[in-house]
Amino acid sequence: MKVLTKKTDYAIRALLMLGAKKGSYVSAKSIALEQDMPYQFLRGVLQEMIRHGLIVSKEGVQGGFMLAKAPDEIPVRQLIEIFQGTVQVSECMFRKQICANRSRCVLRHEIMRIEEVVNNEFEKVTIGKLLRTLRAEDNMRSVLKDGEAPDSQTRQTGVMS
Amino acid sequence: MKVLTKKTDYAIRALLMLGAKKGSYVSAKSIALEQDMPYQFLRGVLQEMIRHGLIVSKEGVQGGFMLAKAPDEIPVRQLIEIFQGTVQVSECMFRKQICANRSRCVLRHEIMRIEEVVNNEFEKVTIGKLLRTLRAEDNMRSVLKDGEAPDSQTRQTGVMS
DNA sequence: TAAACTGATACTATATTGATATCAATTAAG
DNA sequence: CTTAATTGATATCAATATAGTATCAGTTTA
Ligand code: FES
Ligand code: FES
Repeated sequence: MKVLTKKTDYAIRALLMLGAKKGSYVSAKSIALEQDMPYQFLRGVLQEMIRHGLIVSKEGVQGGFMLAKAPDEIPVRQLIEIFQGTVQVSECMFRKQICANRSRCVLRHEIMRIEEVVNNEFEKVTIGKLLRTLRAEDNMRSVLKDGEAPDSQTRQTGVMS
Repeated sequence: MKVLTKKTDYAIRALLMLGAKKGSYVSAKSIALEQDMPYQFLRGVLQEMIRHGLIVSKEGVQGGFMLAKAPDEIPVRQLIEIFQGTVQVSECMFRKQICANRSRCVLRHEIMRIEEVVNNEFEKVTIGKLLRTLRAEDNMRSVLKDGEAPDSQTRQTGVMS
């Protein structure tokens, strides 16, 4: 059971990059390179996010993408919904004889409850939250390469070595 | 995002039938007919459950399948695990530069926590529990067709008509 | 006007899920 | 002791979903 598909995965990571370099346009190419994603595939993902109003773009030289809203207003939940559709149980179980009374079907009830729990949880995890934690944990070196570089005392952990 | 695949779906419903007619062998054919499942596909599912010790079988005429353990000891969680594999995040996000320190990766942490919640919930939903509720709600007519028929006062709701 | 970009879309490949088909072995019943 | 009902074990196929590639037109800046 795969929770996140590649599209959602790429979407989150792309958004994190945009969130890290807020205010400037970041090209699909640079994201693809830095995050090792297939370029055209990523472009499709980005366009989908434009359609959903999460990001905006600028064409032409020096063009690229930028967040359209505050990172805290982009829950992972929404990305899952966009790229994987809303969580749904196996259609309708017991459709034949066993469960004749739909509104009261136990399993259906149970699963919808669980669905809700999951959705609530993913709603709480936003790009902003991830961004903050990543910053706090100082794993942002590559993303920040230029921009607001965390002046020295940064490489003490030496993770990339 | 599909929570339950057909295999899990069929498995649950087959087990409910076995649970309803406990003590006697129920053939794959009768399950397939009554529950409207593809016969051979169902057989595959049943064999898988035998391998996992959930049910036992008897070959030959009047053969079939029977629960190998108490319904309360069969959590839906286990069925999901058998037929859909353990819940797993999209491999490992941020595998490249962003998240260099795996053990501390935020999103990973969040998702594993959510996974746990889901697993706990599905652990609590057992075949026994479903069975009881179904019984209580008197939606068992078709399953109980013969066997422990709930003497009269049963068809008042007239669902199958 | 050329190069660096996005918009839009069509296409291909791979993996997963769902379903079917076949044949040998076993068992109960007549 | 033969036949029909049944499971065991596999092999194959079809349908769908996911992942990835390619192409070309339009836009913008230098
Ligand atoms: S799950 Fe659909 S009626 Fe029970
Ligand atoms: S998800 Fe794998 S290291 Fe962060």
